[in-house]
Amino acid sequence: MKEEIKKLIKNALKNLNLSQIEFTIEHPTDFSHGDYAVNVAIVGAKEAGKNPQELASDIKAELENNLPETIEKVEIAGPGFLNFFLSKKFFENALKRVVNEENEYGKNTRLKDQKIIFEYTDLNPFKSFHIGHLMPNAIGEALARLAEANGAEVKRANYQGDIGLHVAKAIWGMKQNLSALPKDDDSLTEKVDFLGSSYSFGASQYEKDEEAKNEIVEINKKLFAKSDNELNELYKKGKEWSLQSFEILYRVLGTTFDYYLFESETADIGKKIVEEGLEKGIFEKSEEAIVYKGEKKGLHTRVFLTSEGLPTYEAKDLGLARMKDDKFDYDKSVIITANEQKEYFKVVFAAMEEMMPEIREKTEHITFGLLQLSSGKMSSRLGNVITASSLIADVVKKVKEKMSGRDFDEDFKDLVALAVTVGAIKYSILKQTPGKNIVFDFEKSISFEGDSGPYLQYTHTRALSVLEKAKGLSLVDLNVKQPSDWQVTNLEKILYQMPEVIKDSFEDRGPQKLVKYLIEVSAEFNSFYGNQKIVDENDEHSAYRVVITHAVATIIKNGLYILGIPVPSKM
RNA sequence: GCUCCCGUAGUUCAAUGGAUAGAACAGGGGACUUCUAAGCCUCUGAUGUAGGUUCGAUUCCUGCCGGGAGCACCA
Repeated sequence: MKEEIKKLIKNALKNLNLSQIEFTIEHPTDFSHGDYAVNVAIVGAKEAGKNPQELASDIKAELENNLPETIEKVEIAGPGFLNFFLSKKFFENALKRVVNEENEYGKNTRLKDQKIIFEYTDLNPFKSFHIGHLMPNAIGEALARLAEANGAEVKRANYQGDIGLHVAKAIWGMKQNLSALPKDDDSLTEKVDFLGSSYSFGASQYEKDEEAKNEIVEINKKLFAKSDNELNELYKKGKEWSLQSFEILYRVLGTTFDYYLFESETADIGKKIVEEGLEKGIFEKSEEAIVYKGEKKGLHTRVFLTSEGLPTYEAKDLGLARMKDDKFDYDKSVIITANEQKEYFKVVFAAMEEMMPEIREKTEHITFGLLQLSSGKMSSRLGNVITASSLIADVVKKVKEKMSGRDFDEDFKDLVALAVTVGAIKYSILKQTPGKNIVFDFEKSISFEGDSGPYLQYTHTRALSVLEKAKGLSLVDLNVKQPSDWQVTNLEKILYQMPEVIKDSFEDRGPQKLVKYLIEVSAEFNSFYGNQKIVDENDEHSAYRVVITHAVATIIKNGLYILGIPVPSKM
């Protein structure tokens, strides 16, 4: 529709010999200003040598020569906006479209030849999966699904730091407490807790105790060389436990990765790239380390190979880029990390630009904000973390209390409680612009009311329940015609916008746009629901209201899916 | 010190340079007891500060104030 209006205006401008004017089309915030507002007369006033009102009425006259049946009228308002009001016919067709497309509604094929790889979550084995990691997972998954909804072929990659000093710290910690090493048949929770405390002990001793530090550095070298069997054994166990526990959470959160990439694999490739670059003069030797001088591009210097000859994270990231390109010949690679790595990536990209410009060109870095506890900074190094699984358990408990009145059997209740929990947590992350910090407070951040995930889920189940009732009374006819005396509702005035939202939400890398849209649809529906009885045998408008309800359910369901939020059938 | 990000109701968040700055929570008031009250209706309440650009600035530019992050062998 937007395109159609654009065309109409361009035609009108052409007839007025003003075709060079640029303009924007948007939805006014207030329905009284119509369904689409165009600023062409304001922007073009100067060029046309007329005041905005005059120009607006000229354009309006031009438009009215040839108005399609989807547009009811055009009005001039405010400082010279042209407001387009869509016709009842348009809304009837739009509703039909939702109902016909069902699960496909909202999607498009704009990116159908695009292959995009998303890298997110990036957990480090041996460290815990804490609530901070929920951010990249929620955002990355939503962006990946948005890309799919725009027609792209998507792969999901998880890049994990399975080698390096942090691992050595954890292994050192494990060694100090071998008697407590969990056995194979111990629970995964015990194993993971053991790793967590080993890591934080190792990390703290590394800073406090010179001797421990030396031992850890030594372990790090041996791990790289795989030269010590005892260490290799501990490493193998620890890594396996970590990955197992992560996998359980991915499943709960709804992410399935296509690639698991490890630093232990990218290290050699990265090192080779840096060595090549050194010969070409792109990297330089400085104090025995190999560095990239970012200063030549207004950035700072970073070390790519240590004086010991070991590749740093920087070098590994170069190796990773090449590796991803080899695995999946992508058109775009999107990396999602914390915003504290913004400057870091600028330097890595600058080096990449010189070493492999074709890859740099198709790589994009998106950041998410820090999740800070109201009680202070959280770090697995200090051990004061809230793990993702403990948060989930706490929220599940709260949800179940809320569900105590429901007459569901226990298994189903568990299922629903988990879905609502994941919905509440993910929503609290997705509702805001990625990149900004979140101050996390359990009571305030996890909400079940109002602007929340459960509100959307609840609205959906409520719509289903209305449809259920309608079905019982045989009042469901999805092909029913719009009643002749039908007054178009506010709800219908937003239902048709979903495809535009899906497009914008991905283009702007902003899942919060889709979130906001779904909230608007839900709020309008709840209002609609409260205003009148939807299903009413004695009301000839009832059948049409049922179709609208069906469309609402479809939109929320599809929208939640794209956000990566589960959709319970009852709650 | 240098670089980057952020300052919006009491609180947590929205707002491609557009019309009267939206929600939610908290607080005040209310309705129905009918399809799920995790709901609905209603009221109160905000752009850190000083300039600039613009027909129009929360949005762009500059200074100041306040908060956060990054800046050499960690990831």
